[in-house]
Amino acid sequence: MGAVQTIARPRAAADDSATLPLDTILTADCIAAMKALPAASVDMIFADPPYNLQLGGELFRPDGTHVDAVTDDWDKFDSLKHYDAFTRAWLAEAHRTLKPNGTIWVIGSYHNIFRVGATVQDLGFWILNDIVWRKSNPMPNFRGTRFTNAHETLIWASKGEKAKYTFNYRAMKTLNDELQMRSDWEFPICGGQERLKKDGHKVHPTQKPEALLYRILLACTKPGDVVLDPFFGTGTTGAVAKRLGRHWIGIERERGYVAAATQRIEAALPLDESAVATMQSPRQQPKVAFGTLVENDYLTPGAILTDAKRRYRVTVRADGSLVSECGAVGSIHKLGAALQGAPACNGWTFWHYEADGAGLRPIDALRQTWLLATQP
Amino acid sequence: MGAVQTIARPRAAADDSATLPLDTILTADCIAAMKALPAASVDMIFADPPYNLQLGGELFRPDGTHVDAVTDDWDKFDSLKHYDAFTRAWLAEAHRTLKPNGTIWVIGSYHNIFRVGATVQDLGFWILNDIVWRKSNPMPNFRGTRFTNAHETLIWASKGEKAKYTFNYRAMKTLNDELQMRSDWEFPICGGQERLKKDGHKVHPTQKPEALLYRILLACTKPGDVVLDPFFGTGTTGAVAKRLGRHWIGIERERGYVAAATQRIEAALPLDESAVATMQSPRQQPKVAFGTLVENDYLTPGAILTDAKRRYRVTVRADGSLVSECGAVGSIHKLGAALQGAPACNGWTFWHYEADGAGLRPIDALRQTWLLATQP
DNA sequence: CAATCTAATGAATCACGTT
DNA sequence: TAACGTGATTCATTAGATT
Repeated sequence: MGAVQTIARPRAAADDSATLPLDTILTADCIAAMKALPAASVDMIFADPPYNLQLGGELFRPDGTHVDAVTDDWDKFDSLKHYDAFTRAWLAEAHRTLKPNGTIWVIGSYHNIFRVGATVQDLGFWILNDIVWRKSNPMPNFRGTRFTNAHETLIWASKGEKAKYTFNYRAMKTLNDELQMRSDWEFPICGGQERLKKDGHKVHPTQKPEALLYRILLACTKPGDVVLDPFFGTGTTGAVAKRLGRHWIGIERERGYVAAATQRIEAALPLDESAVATMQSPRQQPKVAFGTLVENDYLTPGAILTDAKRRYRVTVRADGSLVSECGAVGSIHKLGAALQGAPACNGWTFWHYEADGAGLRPIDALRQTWLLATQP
Repeated sequence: MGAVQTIARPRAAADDSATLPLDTILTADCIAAMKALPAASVDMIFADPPYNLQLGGELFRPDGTHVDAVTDDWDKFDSLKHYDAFTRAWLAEAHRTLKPNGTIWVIGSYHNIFRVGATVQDLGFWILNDIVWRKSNPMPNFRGTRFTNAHETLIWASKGEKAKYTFNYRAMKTLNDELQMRSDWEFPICGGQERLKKDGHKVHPTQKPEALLYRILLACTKPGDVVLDPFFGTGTTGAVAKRLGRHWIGIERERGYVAAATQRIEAALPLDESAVATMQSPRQQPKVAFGTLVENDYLTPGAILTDAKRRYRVTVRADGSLVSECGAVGSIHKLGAALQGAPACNGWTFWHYEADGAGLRPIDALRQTWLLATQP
């Protein structure tokens, strides 16, 4: 195994160029279309297959509005067994069409990614990383029944253990303020102007953000490489590939998606440098929840907090809530406000703890200590 | 399916208490020891199984025993096959020993988590979330060949699709500064004083941070619940369970780890009961009928209620039903839903009354006053 | 015109007890 | 067991309307 960056590999070989349908969309079933492609002919594959969500009944937000779920036929499978067979079939073709030193990316959620990942390994692919796409603005869990499903998972794999795959290490490090790019990436979900719409409705229920593809193509392909996307949808992969000077091949069955993708890619301009800056710099804001300090034993449940003048006295509980002597409970902010009869309160500066021999210190001091210990 | 917090479930039943080795470490092979436990006897399982293969060519037989130095005889498909058999064997026992409404947590990396996740599904577990542990201080990729592997993945699953699992939604929300807890969690890796060492060397190569177990146990168990850890290692699960007032059972084969865990857990201090308490969901409060408030003159029949924006106006009747100006009649919930044309409505927060000099207040405030006055 | 309010929406396996 | 009544439940962002 190893990352090769220095060796200039040949572009698509002459015989391939003749047969490869470069920079076009094949309107066809993905497995059939892949079978028609020559073996060992593409440099990278990006695949966003159906997730097999298995959703139940209708879902409403607390304000009574209806949640527009993914109910399309292409996401329905009779059973896990059928889904596995489908997964194995298209991944086998992916393995065949990939060049020896090519890599594959597959995105999914907990509904399908474990089955996809196991099949990837079964077929002899060598997993290089799993990448977590952290959504900065995920849909909440409206019923309060689980943790907010705030991420999706990507698998990056080479064709085999010894393959000399492309990884543009320096580009990734530069992009990440001279720190190694990590396996957790934060992007917003696709919305606003970028989201394709027709008659006011989204064209595709699961359009991926261009920023995600941008980072993937920049990291794992070279200019002129051929990128295959067997689940092309509205063509995010094609649009980004064109912008970055990579060739692309899309496979998509639904004509509506093909039409939208065609128009979109025609409008895409190669190397839009201005967009690069906004899409590349991973932003992260250190935000600390009071509960984090409790979890990490900066404050032990049962600890006593008071305000600076010791008028109010409360006890810290296991979940980071506070309980007053009169039995009122709430977060550091809410209980501080309630006890004072104020509309709001900054709990970080209001509440204090007794530091050993140093008198009262605001709990904000603990937050600063935490940030110093955990931020690079 | 759904999160149940209101039903006080029995602790380990009498017959289980007799046979369950509560708060002890079983020095044994995990599959054999689990087979000896009664069916449907534990509330939660936390498992940190071996990560398999690839790293150093480790191999496991289906019974979990280690295969030494045979790398030439085993290709990676054999290795995967045997790891799958081992995974299936211990997960099947986990399924058997779990109570009908219990849940399981499994942690892993990209080397094994896809195989584990697929087997979890194959055995009938119902995945509730996958959780990403983002390491604030991961080990860098020294050779610059991949993305920094900066996270591990946890799977949280119930015993089946319809199970009524425990999820302490309010406690998690409080812990996260009044925002829903997401599926991506950030913790430092285990180090410093927390990391167990002997003769200057770490006792266990993959000791998990207590903060991770703290959040898991707080989220998905109740005080007094029984937590089983079949890969106990140096006993992080036991130490945190003891602190939080949960029972624990550990299974560990290596005597060195057992000794370290025993000493560690003995030193752990349980929090007192009030500190273990967490924020409770309204689901756990006793139900109050709106009519009760009318009967007790918190609201007089004939009183006027409106929504917050005063778009709808209704009159309270003697039996606690409401009547609108257009003559529609119904409960606080039904009429609120009907007037808005919504599928459902929480009348307690939708309807407001005019409080003396204090403007509109939701009728839920009256319910809270009633609860305070009548609950011990 | 700037500031502010309102409405819409996103790959979601999203309730429970009683009759 | 299916139907029904009660009532618990949301965050970040964008776009458009209003002040």
